[in-house]
Amino acid sequence: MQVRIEDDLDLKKISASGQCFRWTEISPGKYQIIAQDKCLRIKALREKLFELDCSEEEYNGFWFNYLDLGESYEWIRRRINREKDEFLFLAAEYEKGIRILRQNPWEMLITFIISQNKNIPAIRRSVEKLAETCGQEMTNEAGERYFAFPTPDALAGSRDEQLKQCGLGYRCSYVRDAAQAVADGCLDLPSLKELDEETAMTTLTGLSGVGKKVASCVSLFGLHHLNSFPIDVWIKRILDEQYPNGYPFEDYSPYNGVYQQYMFDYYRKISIRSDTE
DNA sequence: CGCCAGGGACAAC
DNA sequence: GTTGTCCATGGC
Repeated sequence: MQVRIEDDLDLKKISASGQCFRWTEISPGKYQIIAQDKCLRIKALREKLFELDCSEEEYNGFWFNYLDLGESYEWIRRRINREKDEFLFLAAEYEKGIRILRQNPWEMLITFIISQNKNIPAIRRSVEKLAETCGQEMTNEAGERYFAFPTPDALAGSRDEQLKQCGLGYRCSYVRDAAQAVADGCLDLPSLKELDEETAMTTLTGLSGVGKKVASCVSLFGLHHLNSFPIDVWIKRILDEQYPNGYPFEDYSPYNGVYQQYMFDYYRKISIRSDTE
């Protein structure tokens, strides 16, 4: 099916953004997205016109929400005042097209536990291997197989060597314990969406292997708490270098997480560029 | 406090 | 080719 999407949507930028690890560019401009047990192929035909290999029902029932198309990111960008904050303004201009996907909280919890102390290519490898090892085998619209993200039961019941072989290293027990908690019903992740962000953070950081950074990522990308602001080494550098007098969190509430994403991706790009020059 | 755990990417030598 | 550094968290 073809869809007109008026708001910001840049597949390449989202794919590289560090919020999703199962997007693959399968041919120029065409992306395969695996989310939970679903698989979509999507391509921009021209400005604002996209081709998707799913039915209208599946688009309306899943992918519209996944891509957060009910939110206007253009409007969120327009709230930035160039005179007051040149750096954020430039970051948002440069990274226009990024959205905060509405991803599954369970999938985000496990993915970001794995992400600690890894770079993006390494996270992709681990997550893909975990899906191959413990996920349900599926077939996409093109007749090719792919693997669904593993269920809590599947991970809770997996053997140690299976997890080890996915390159999880010392994170194995974190993944196993989190899976057990969700499988047992001790941890109800979807219910955290309804709670305030602070309570959600406290619950998440109560898990072994989940510190402040991982919890904020789960909150932002899995619970869609758009004000959640993950601070990693890159963001720390931005805050130190660009905002020596403090970052105006109050001014940017409740969209701190969206602006964090613009700054994160923008700063990483300009740093990598100046490194290689 | 400082170090270590396990390991891939990437830069520097 | 080989070595060094990065990275987020918890345990010691």
